[in-house]
Amino acid sequence: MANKQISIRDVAALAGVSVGSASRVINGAANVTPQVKAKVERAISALRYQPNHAAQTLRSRTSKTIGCMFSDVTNPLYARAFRSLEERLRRDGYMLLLANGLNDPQREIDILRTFQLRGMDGVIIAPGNERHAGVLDAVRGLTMPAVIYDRDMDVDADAVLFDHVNGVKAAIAYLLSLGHRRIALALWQVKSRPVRRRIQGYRAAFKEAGLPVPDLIIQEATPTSSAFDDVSRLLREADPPTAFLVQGTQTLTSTLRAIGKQGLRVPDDISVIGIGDTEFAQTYDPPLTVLRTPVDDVADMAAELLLKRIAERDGQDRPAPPRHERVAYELVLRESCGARR
Amino acid sequence: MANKQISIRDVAALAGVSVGSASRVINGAANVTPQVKAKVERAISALRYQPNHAAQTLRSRTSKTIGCMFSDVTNPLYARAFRSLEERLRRDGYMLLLANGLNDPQREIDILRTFQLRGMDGVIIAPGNERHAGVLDAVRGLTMPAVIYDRDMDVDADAVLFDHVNGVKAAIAYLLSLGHRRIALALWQVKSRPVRRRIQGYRAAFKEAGLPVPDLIIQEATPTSSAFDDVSRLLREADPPTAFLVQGTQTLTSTLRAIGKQGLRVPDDISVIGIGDTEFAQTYDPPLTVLRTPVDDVADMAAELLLKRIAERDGQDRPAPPRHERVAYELVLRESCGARR
DNA sequence: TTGAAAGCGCTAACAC
DNA sequence: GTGTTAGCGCTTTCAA
Repeated sequence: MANKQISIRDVAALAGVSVGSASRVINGAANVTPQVKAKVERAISALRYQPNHAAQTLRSRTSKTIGCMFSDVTNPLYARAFRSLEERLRRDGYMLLLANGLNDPQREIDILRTFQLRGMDGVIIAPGNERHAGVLDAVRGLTMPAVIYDRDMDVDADAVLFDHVNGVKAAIAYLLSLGHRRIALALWQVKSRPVRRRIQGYRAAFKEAGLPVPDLIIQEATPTSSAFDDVSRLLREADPPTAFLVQGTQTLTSTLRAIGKQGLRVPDDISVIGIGDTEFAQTYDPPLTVLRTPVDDVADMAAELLLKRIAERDGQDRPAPPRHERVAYELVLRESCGARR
Repeated sequence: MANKQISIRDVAALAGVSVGSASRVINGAANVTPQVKAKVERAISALRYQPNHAAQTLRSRTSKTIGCMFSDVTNPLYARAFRSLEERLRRDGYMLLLANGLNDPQREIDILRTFQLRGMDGVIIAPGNERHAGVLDAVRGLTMPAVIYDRDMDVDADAVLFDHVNGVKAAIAYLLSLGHRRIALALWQVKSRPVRRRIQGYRAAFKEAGLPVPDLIIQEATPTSSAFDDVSRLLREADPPTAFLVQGTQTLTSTLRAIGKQGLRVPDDISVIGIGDTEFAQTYDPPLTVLRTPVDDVADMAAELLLKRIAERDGQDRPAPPRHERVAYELVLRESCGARR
């Protein structure tokens, strides 16, 4: 609890130089003589001087802060994305403001407004409500560089996108090649890009194989509710699925449990592919074949895009057009798929 | 990309009042006539005025920002804690700066310094290196209210603490009551409070029962490495454990897999209790008995403690002594424990 | 290269 | 209840 904050003036006074010189040393400006530099640095450490961030921000118009909005860090995929982002952005001296949108449009709008209000240097956002007019307006109202994280939004901003369509197509094609036709797709109810695109890929895979698209898409009510019941019901029907492509850890767990409870075995009776690779998928018995979604790579790209934009911001006559980076899934073959019996 | 930022002066001018009045309206001060209030509000929306956060912070000396440092949000327990914190603190208008310490002392020190530098209104922190002199100094150097999240640190700050000792004691007592004596405890290598306290509880449980403490504590090298090998080895020894108390989702998964590979069954051959309740534990077959760690409650308490401190900060002659809140585990009985055969 | 000085936009103290 | 004004601490011209 310091009595009074030590300001740059105190530093300048003790060092016997002007405030301007002190500032130059602090900001590592080029034109400073070694003597002045040494004196100022001595004063800084003697006084334990700490620059006031708010004043720096006010004056320099950069806060060295990036706003991140994901639907929910509790989702391990977003947690990992956040960690990767932090890792990269830290190196350039940025701190991250994190906010969970929780798929609530009003909340997302509030968060975006707050990012704007607080003068973030940039934002990386994955709004759950990408088609919502208010959310779109809020995103368009952003005056700092933004990177859209795996969302289809009609805005003038950079984006990083998973190639869900081709990923899912590859998985379905693989299952088709094993003789499966009754292939179920288990997703969340939330209608954001990943879900829409995966459905698109699912349909396309059958169509391209000249096969009818089965009516086997399961969409849970919420990300947290269990797919257990839906899967159980499906398995008891006349013409049950022989293979499942399943999104998310929780949906996957529920699905596997439902399969087990029906007395069915993986991969002998039912083939299963998970979307997203996890410790769980790797250590399950049998180890699960998955579509790996390279979250870290995508997060890195998002950070790079943003950093580039921030760097370009000054001294550009016209901003460069939006950049969109696409990243492919990877089908990791393990032991949860077999030929149709 | 506004040409020029609209300032409170523009608002005041358009409303035909002074900047002071405009400021009062913006900050919801009491002494403003409805007429003035209306005029200012009209001007604000006409100009789409947005107050400059840096200037507000500089002047008012509050940033409405809370710093959070956890070891890793990738750990679902911390992710949930973060979400609860955000939920509560949002209501009071705070945004959260999140940083992962990753159990690296230097990194933790840097983060704490940054929080200090950036003038957080408060911090909630769980340093991985609670005994590290540098980290301790950094925490002591904090001039804003702080809440320590489940760490034993010799600092003058509020804290929220899980009662690991009694929780683990209860679980071991339960297993002892089922006739088990060879009870293994699987933990992480990291030597932070939760691990230390759990070991303490484990030992105490045996001592209080008048039994020798078995040499059955497994500590993995890192949180991400697998306990699979250690558990497998233990199970092949002459006098193998008949029960496991296991921390964390990943360690738990590995342990269960190792048990399965040895041809042993839960709960018939081996009893298992997890620490921390998860979807996985609930949906596993059989559903797992767990020690529930009420993360949300603890996070809520942390937020309340912090908010209280912040409120007290002004107008207190002497600060109130540190408050420490303790929260008990809860033993949730499911189907993974049986009598020793 | 350095110093002096002008604000960045706002709040809070004070005067009216 | 409202207006005036002095800074908060810093960066950034501009002169020297």
